[in-house]
Amino acid sequence: MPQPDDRRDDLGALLHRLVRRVLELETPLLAARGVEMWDYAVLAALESGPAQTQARLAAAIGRDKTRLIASLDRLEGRGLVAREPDPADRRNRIVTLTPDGRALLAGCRADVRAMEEGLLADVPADDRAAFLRTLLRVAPPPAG
Amino acid sequence: MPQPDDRRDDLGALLHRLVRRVLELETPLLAARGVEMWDYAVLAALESGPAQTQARLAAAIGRDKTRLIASLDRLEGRGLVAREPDPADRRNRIVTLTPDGRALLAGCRADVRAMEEGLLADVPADDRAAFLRTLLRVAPPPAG
DNA sequence: TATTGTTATACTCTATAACTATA
DNA sequence: TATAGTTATAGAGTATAACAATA
Repeated sequence: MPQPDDRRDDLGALLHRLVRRVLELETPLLAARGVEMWDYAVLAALESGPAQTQARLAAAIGRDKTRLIASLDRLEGRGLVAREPDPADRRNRIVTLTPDGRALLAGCRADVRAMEEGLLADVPADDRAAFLRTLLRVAPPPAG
Repeated sequence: MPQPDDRRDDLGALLHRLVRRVLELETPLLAARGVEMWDYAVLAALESGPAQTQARLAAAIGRDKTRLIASLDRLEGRGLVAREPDPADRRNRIVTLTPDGRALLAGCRADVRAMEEGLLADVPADDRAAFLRTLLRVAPPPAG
């Protein structure tokens, strides 16, 4: 029996619980591959192509540019990404995924998707589709 | 045209963006009534009845018992909740919502629900229902 | 002067472990 | 001794502002 709508938990409470659960499941998967959560976010953001500036990359994953630097240092140190000065404007650093980075990303993503599959296993297919569709509509990626 | 499923953002990224957006919209509404986010979570958790112990209340809202205390101090100082020793075991403090607390909660909740309504305005009714149903199924409230 | 990346500083949040009072 | 609540301490995360290089 469904809850009357005015008695349900707030969206904030529902989302908070779900985010915590996803993080609990996801963190150990990434740690097993030596990757922290934000490092993974960086790798994933670079999959579709290089970032023209670090500031743009930071915005794409919803972080501050200053806090991105530790992730980039780690990833560059492991040869997973490369930072090259933009010849056209040498203030900018173009960040690209290396082949090793792409391979690691593929492994991480496979693990994460399997985790998500398990999480949503009990949800009927059409509810799942509506769920993802709604998430994408209500929280679209930043323009660009 | 829908994204192919393997190209969509991870659930973590989608949820992170949405939580941030909800928080951005919700925080000023609560601040206008002099309430912080976690204070509101406490009030909401007490709506259905008193908490028999502070530890149980903390668990209900997904927080540590030590971090609950500042909220309770604030709320008790404003006469919105009451902490009374349990006569049966005086180590426990029973936390109850006062009439003032209940009134403030009603106002906050109305504001929050209106915000949610606006956020989901573009989402078709059946998708919205599936969305909330799925959230509740995948991140159910803690037992008790 | 303005901007990119970087570093440094302070501030908040969180986790852990003591401490007290009851049992 | 064990537990509920409280307090204190240290650590991580975050925001802000300064700094160096380049435009």
